[in-house]
Amino acid sequence: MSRRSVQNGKREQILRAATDVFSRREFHAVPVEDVAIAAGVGKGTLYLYFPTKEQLFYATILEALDVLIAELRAAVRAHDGENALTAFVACMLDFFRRRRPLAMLMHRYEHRLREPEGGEWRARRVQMVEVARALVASCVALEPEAATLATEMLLASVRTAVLNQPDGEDPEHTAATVVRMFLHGAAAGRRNGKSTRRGKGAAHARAVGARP
Amino acid sequence: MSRRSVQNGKREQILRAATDVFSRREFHAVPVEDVAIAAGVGKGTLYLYFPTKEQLFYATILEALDVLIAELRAAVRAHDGENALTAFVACMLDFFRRRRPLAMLMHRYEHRLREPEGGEWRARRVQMVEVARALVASCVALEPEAATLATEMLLASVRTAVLNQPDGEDPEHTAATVVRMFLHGAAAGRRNGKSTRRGKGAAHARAVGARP
DNA sequence: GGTTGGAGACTGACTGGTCAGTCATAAAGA
DNA sequence: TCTTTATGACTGACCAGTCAGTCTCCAACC
Repeated sequence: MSRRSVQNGKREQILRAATDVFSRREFHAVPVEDVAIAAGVGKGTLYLYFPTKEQLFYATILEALDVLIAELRAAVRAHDGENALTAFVACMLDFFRRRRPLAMLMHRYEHRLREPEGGEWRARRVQMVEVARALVASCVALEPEAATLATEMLLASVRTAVLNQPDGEDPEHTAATVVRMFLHGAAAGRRNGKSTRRGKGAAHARAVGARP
Repeated sequence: MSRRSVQNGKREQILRAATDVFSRREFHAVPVEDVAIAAGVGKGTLYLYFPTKEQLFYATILEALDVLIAELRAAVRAHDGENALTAFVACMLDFFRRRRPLAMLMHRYEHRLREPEGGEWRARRVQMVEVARALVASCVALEPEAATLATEMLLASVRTAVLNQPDGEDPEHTAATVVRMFLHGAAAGRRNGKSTRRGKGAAHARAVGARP
């Protein structure tokens, strides 16, 4: 099964197609054949690479998350303090901006994080949260539990930003806004002190806040 | 169809069962008959009250949201400024604490807010956001776009809190923490200035932050 | 009081259709 | 030739929605 097919990249081809199709329609509403067609292979071929529809589905998420976590760790390594936190958020925004279907996929199936089948996914989320928690702790002096709480709040904001960022937005810039707001409160979301620079302010609102 | 059945409250009985069943399993993985069994009626009966499975599903969400919006407006009316904002958040927390399955349901199908079929749901969310936005604007002087962004950030935090609040937690207390953190930043999440009161701090972390 | 007839609420077996996963066969490569 | 990879027709299971028939209630009549 492995040698030739791996060379052909058929597995990746199938994963990409699956991400795309599952991100648009509910798992149970997607016939396996539709994924096969999107991947440009026969239905039977799909079962050569993944034992079940379910495992194909989770492979799309888990393999992508492994890449994300590696990128996050690399991004964070080069900074410290508030800069590292901003780099973390910017990395997330950038990663998902380059992978819209993946972002939609993870949004659509987010509830599986709370279900038994989502164990592997949950484990990866824990790794990611741990990276974030360490950064938060290095920025704000908080007791452990309070730091966990604060981290979840930050990640909730990042999630909102990821789901709403338009193509043209600069991740660094949005990240800076999110982090500033997180650390210093809503009022501090303004550019500096009193008034927001016109263009940028509007761009932020589009980037992070408004539903499309 | 109406007289006897309305008296028997069979419609509400079906809605409650549907909320319960759909909150636990994926829409397409739930046979209509399972909802009927949970409601203690025959499958055919279900189709006397709701024309399709899909419409039954949306009825559970829409009718509940109408109640929530009414409660929110009432809760807010009695306060102003930061107190009103806290009352809003506390009302949300309380509403969903009394309706766990509904909270899980809305979490599971949240992605439908972005899809065409979710139009009615989206419209109700807009109403709710508008209430929140007005409160945020009354607490922090922000330009309209920035206020929208800030409101979405607050609602993201509330969402996290709703999904993680344990049974015993006091909504007012959690709400105060969320609002304080939102307005004044992560560092202000601490009880007052420097150190958190032990017990309460831990309770908050459990309430709002940690995944179960 | 007791009986009867009919309206409408209720039911679940049935139908037409769909789908996950299999496997016999074909094609490609060594 | 022989092995590996690919395919899609096929099978058994499942399900949304229907509809012919049952049951319950009540009003009208004896």
